[in-house]
Amino acid sequence: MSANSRLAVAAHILAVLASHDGEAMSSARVAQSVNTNPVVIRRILAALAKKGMVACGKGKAGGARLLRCPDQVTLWDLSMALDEEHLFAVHRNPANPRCPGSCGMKEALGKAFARAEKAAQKELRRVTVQELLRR
Amino acid sequence: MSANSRLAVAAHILAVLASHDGEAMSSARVAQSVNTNPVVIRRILAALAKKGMVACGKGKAGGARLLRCPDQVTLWDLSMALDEEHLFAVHRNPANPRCPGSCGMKEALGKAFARAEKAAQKELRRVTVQELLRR
DNA sequence: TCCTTATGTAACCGACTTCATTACTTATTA
DNA sequence: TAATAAGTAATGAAGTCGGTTACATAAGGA
Repeated sequence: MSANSRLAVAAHILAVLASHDGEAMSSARVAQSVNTNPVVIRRILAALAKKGMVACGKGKAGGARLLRCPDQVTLWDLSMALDEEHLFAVHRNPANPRCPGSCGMKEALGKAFARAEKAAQKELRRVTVQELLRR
Repeated sequence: MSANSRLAVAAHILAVLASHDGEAMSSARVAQSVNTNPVVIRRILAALAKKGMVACGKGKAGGARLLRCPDQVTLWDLSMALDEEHLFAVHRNPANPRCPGSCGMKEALGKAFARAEKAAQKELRRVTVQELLRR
């Protein structure tokens, strides 16, 4: 399957909140901007709130508010907050005991994948919500 | 969803072929080593054959044979051969025309994702089948 | 207090992927 | 010609993804 777009939506949400500068916004309003359903927004906001990135208030004068400086939140932070999956996967079929190399192979593969993932994360860490807004 | 494991299986297949040094191996034998179904192996071999990495012969004395030096095939080569998906995805909801920033946002996000992906690819390019075997 | 607004969730849906498996055709060769 | 093996279509179970409805709960304002 193609990768999910939750990280992108999360970034979009924070950018919208940031561009409204402290003002609380309802999930409905954000949803309009992202062009999706309010529940989709709330689900992601819930994850971000758990990490203290946003505060969500109920009732009138409720809505979501950004708690961090937009130039201090990176795509990597968001990825972590969302518990994103690994980018690569080693097949989890049990190593064939009759194939002595296969066990070590899978370990080596796992390490290589971990390195690739780290390299990607490093790039994500260089991009802040603020920078996304500047375009 | 968790990422697919085809790249890992492809690497495993090539490692098995390489470790049998030019000898042709049936999909059934490879499948035993990888602990999966022969058809799964054949599907991946088909993609690799299309790129000239392996040759697959039918009938008796058929089977798959490695056509490249194992130290000249990288994980990135395999990823390309398998037409692997993008690691990150921007939400494809149409940008809301009433939200002037959202269009540029998505473009900036796409560029950031492309950079992260490239960084990961660069790491994959550093790992050859040969190296996986050495463990 | 009551009504409006807004979040927090659970539940469900349709579309899709992933991997495994069966079944069958085609090609090769001993 | 019989055995072997690839190529490939079709199917199925399990899981993900984004969207949607529905409803309980909380917070203000009139």
